[in-house]
This record gives sequence, structure tokens and C-alpha cells, in this order.
Amino acid sequence: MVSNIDSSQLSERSLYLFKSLVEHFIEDGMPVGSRTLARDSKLNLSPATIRNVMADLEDLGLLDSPHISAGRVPTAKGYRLFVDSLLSVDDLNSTEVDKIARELAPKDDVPALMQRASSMLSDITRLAGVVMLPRPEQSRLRQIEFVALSARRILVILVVNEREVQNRIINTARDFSPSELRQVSNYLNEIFAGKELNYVRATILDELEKMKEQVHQSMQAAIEMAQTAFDTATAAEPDDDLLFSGQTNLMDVAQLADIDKLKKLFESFNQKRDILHLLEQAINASGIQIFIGEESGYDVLDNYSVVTAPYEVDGQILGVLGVIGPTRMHYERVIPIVDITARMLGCALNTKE
Amino acid sequence: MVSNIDSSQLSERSLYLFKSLVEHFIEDGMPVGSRTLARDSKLNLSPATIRNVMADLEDLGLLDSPHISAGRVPTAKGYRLFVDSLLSVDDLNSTEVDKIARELAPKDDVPALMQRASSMLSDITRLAGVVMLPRPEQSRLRQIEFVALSARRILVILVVNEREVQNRIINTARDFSPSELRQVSNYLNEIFAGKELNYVRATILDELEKMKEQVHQSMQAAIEMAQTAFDTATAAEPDDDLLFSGQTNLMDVAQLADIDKLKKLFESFNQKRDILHLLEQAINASGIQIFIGEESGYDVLDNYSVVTAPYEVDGQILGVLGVIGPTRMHYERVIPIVDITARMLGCALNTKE
DNA sequence: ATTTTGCGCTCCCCGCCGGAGAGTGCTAAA
DNA sequence: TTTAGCACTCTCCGGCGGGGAGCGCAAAAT
Repeated sequence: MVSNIDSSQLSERSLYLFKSLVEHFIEDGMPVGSRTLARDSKLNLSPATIRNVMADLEDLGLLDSPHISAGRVPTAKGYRLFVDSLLSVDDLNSTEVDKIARELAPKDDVPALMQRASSMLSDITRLAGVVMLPRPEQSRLRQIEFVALSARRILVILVVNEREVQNRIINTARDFSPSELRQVSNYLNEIFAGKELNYVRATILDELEKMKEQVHQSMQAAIEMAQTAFDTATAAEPDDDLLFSGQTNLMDVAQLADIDKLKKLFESFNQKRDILHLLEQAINASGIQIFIGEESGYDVLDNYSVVTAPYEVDGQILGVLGVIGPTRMHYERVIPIVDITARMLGCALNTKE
Repeated sequence: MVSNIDSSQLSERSLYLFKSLVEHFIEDGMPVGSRTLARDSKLNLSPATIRNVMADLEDLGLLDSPHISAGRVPTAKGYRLFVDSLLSVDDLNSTEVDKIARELAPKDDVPALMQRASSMLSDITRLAGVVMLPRPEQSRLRQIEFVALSARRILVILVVNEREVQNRIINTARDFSPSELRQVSNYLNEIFAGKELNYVRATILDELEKMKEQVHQSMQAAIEMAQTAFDTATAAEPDDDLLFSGQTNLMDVAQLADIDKLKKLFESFNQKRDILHLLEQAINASGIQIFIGEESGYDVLDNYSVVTAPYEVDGQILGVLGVIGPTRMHYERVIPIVDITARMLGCALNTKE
């Protein structure tokens, strides 16, 4: 990757002009020329001077011109500098904060809350919102129960992390009576409650042999049953961990030529893989993270940026949420929105305890 | 609505020409002129003759011309005639039938099966697929169970229709012991098992008073608990009953000017309301149903058609599935695909019992 | 040394023109 | 009833030209 530019390498004036160029371009999407910049900036410089500055900025790789006699446009590197060093972040007005708070009031279950967070992000930014659901690695088993549907069909209920409930229906090799089932669930709850799902699963697999010798005959069946249940449980919903919304907002901005690009982007929303990988990168770097255009490494994101923030409860990061839009988005607005949404989502998850 | 045309009102020849015009237009999307039609049809007629015929067809409202010196294009009414009387439906080749059968093999739970049906429809047609989940009106309560999460937080599990499981967490006014809960669930199962959810709900509401007098004190609590549970239960997931897929396929065909229309269509996919209403119309007319362009009454569907078929188990219709694409889709291919998918989905749901 | 002025040059955009092509409708002849 | 002929209407380029925006460079000004 080409070295990024540090704001200290540039004169005050260059930075100021660069900043207003970027702002101008974000505002109306047209390449910005020296004349416009001269008029709008309060520096009272002639267009010629500004042309010189712009030429320098272009040499540094911060600007680009679509063709020789058009104005300049920021490059990904340019946006990077802008976002890292030049951006003055808006304060959100209180109506918006209120709206976010209201939407994220903890009224129902976790998936619904996540869904609301996502659609709120897209509503308020008029871009696409995305929320990564809490990763299953952080799932702790709280309780396991069995309900007999018929003699050999058993409904397994896993209560995970206080709020989430998972169901599986399994078929058993032999009959179980209700009291037997109760016994089994008591046993399993005793040894596994509070443990991580993956740990539970691993334990069941690894120590199956050992346990077989120690425990009562019917407990063997319990172990096997649990194994079946968890096999499906932890492998479940591997593709249902991203919630998108407002994709259609991206169709507004799209200049017609981009429709093909946009289609690819939508497809990668559906496959979820790329976006998921991207968000996983953001999960560790705590705080707002911004991926600009091609620098994300996914070429479907050419000309698109992703603003992400992890959300956490009790200092533990549970997942990531964010906004996807054109590189020329209003970062100064989007950033605080993503930031505060992540915080409030954390709160909502917390108070729901 | 303007009266539709019956095929008996037209001469053999007109019908033949009309049919090849529609086929031609479906093939390459360009208005079809008299010359082309004269060349392609085996009738050995001069373009002039064909022009006369086309003029008649236009008078009948079956054709339209974008402008005076362009060829002709079918109207919605034209497609209607084509689909109702002229269409020769393809036999699916066995590879495709196999593919459908394989995809719909009953390997896992109902929602996943539905999801696969939807994406299969879109994959195989290269259009958008949609599946309506079984409507809750047809839900019969099979079993109800309670699991104590803590003293006053209770997990309610409703087993519906043999396969579906719904969970709610409710907070109670007072503590319940596990044995009490067992008692309550036994009581509720006894009176409500096998009944329709809506009936259950109505009964609980209407006869709450009456029961209060008759039944034991703790049963009162049971009723109230059940009420809380069902209140949320039947109202639940009103927006999660349609599964779309392959929306992006529609971006291929879209001529650039249509991008705005397409956006509106996508938005109505998200809101689900209109499409849901449309599919509900299809649920009663058993068999394939086709909505062409504006005749559906929803103007987001201008220039789009919807091919639907209800799927059923034991002669009872559970829901509807279908394909959404441009009016100029290959009906002769789409129709049998939708048809067979609906059948096979019915089978899959049946054998899963 | 920096900034400005002046100037020539390069593009894009838009409207215009004109011809080619496709297609129509009408009328008159077969 | 069908066809041939013909005038007419549109669309779709491609080319042309002017206007406008913008650039770079060099020379003059500060």
C-alpha cells in the first residue's frame, strides 16, 4: 500500500484548500475547479495560485482529475487524509439523538432490536445500514430443556445469554419418558449451565468416552442427545448474522453507469461473506473504523465507504454495526450517528439484562 | 377494467401473428416491425398485409407502439391473451426437475426449506423469487410448555403445526414453582391442544370471565399467563412472512431509465405489504395465477409480472410462492417451474411429518 | 519567492444538421 | 383480400461548432 499522507507534511493553506475541496465535492459530486474554490474559500487567492496548490496535491496522490480539463476529485488516499486529520465532526441535534434513543428502547427481543438498529441507521443516514449479530463464540448456555413432542421426537430448547432462545427438534433412538427427560436436563444444566456453547460442544465431543464409563446408563443417552442438539445448534444460522437495511437508498445516488457496480454490491450483501469479513476486521480495533473505497481490499466496495463501530456491553465487544455509502458521503454526520448508535445499542442490550 | 379479448374473436392468422410477435418481443425486447414478422413467420405474407393485421390488433388494445414509426409491443392486455390462450408451455427437462427435487429434499426445518425454495426459484429462472410462509390462520396449537428462567421470568414455548416452534419470554406478577408451571401447562394443553391459534386467543379473551368462576385459583393465573403469551404470539412476525431472493437478477434486464421504477419495486419488496396483498389474492384461486403489469393494481408492478402458485399439503393450501420478473419474461419456462416447485414444496412439507 | 495575469490549449457538453434505417398508413393496383 | 408503391414520421448516429470550464505554463507584478 502506498504511504499515507500525514497532515504535518502539508502547509496550513494546502490543507485548508484540500479540505474545502473535499467538502465541496461531497456536497454536489462534481469535480471541483480552481475557480470555484477561489470563490468559496475566504483566502482571496487567485484561481492560478489555487491551481498550483492543486497540482501539488495531485502529485501527492490526494486528488485526481477525471480528464485534463475537468476539476479535481479526491482519491481514496485523499479521503483518508480528510477523515483522519481534517474532519470536524458535527454534534448531532437532540431530535436525532432522541430518535435513536427511542428506536433502541429495549422493548423486545435481541434480533428485533438489532433489526431496528439497522433500519434506523439507514433511515437516518439515507444510506445502507448493517448490523452484525453477536458472534456465537460469545454465547453462554444458560439453560437447556427438553419437551417431548411424541415418544421419539424431542424438542430441545437452549436458552443462551439470558435472552436468546434456540430450538431444535431431534429424533431419538429410543423412547424417553417425561420424567426421564427432566432428569437428563437437570443433569446437563448442572454441568453445562453458564459455559460457552463452543466449550460445551467441545467437551461433549472430547470427553464423551470418559463420561461413558462414569455415568449412569441413562446419562449416556443424555450425552448423546445433547451432542445431537449442539451439533446443529452451534453450526446453525451461519449466514444469518448480518442484518442489512436501506440498500435501496444507494440507488438514488448511483449514476447510471454504476448500475453494474451496484448490482455487484447488492450481490455481496446477499452473500454476506465479504462484508462479514470486513466487519470482522473492525471488531478488534475498538472505536470508529472507516474503510474507504478500494482500500478495503474488496473491489465490490470500489467507490463505497463503510463506517463501523463495535458495540459492547460491560466493556466486552459483542459485534459491529455500520453504514455503507458512497465514498462521497457526509462523514461528519455519519460518524457520530454510527458512534452513538453503537453506544445506545450497547446500553439497550445491557438494561435488558 | 377493459374487457379482455377472447381468442375466438380473432382469426387464426391474426392469432398466429400475434403470438409470434409476442414471442419475438420477449426474446429480444425490441419493438417488432412488420418486416421482421413477415420474414420470421412461415406465412409468406408481405409486410403490408401484416401491417394491416397489426393495426387491427392495436385497435383491439393488444399492441402498442412506442412512437409512430417504431414496431409494436404487447400491452398488458396482449400479454393476458397470450398467456391465457396462446402459450405453449415447455416441458421441463429432467435435469431441472432433478435440481428442484434435490434442493427441496426435506433435510431441515420449515423456514430453511422455504428459504431454499425461494432462492431456487430465483436461481433457476434468473428472476426474483418469493415465498409466502404458511399463514398463521392455519396454525394449530399442538403443545404449550413453560420453562422457568427465573422466579418471575417464564419462557413460553408454543409448538404449532407439528414443526414450528415459537418462543416468548413473559414476566409474571408473582412467582411460579416448576411444579405449578407443569400443572398449568397440563391444564392448557388439555383444553387447547389441536385448536387453531386464533380460536385459542379468542376463547381466552371472550371466556376469561366465565372461566374465572369455575376454575381453581391457580388456573386463573394460568389463563392470564396464556393470554399474555398468545397476545404476542399471534401478533408476532407480521413482517416476516415473505421470503424474497434474487432481487438483483432484476437489475440485469432493467434498461437504465427504469432504475427509478426498480428502486420503487425493491422498496415494496422491503415493505412487503403490496406483494403480500397480491399473493393473498392468489391463495384462493387454486392453481397457477399470473398478474401482468399494471393489471395487478399496484403501480410499482408496472412492467413487471408475477407468476404464482399455491402450495398445499393434504389438499389444504398453506401458502403461495412465485416469481417476479419483467412482463416480457419467458412465461413458457417460468410457469412450469413455479408449478412444479409448488408441488414439490408441498411434498417436502408432507413427508417431513 | 510568491502570487497574479495572460494566454493558449484541451476537454466536455449541448444543440444542430443531415442522412440512414426502420416502420407506418394510405391508396391504388393486382 | 393481398400486394406494391409511396410519402411520411421517428429514432439513431456521426459530425460539426460554439460555449464553458479548467488546466498549465511563462512572464509580469508584488
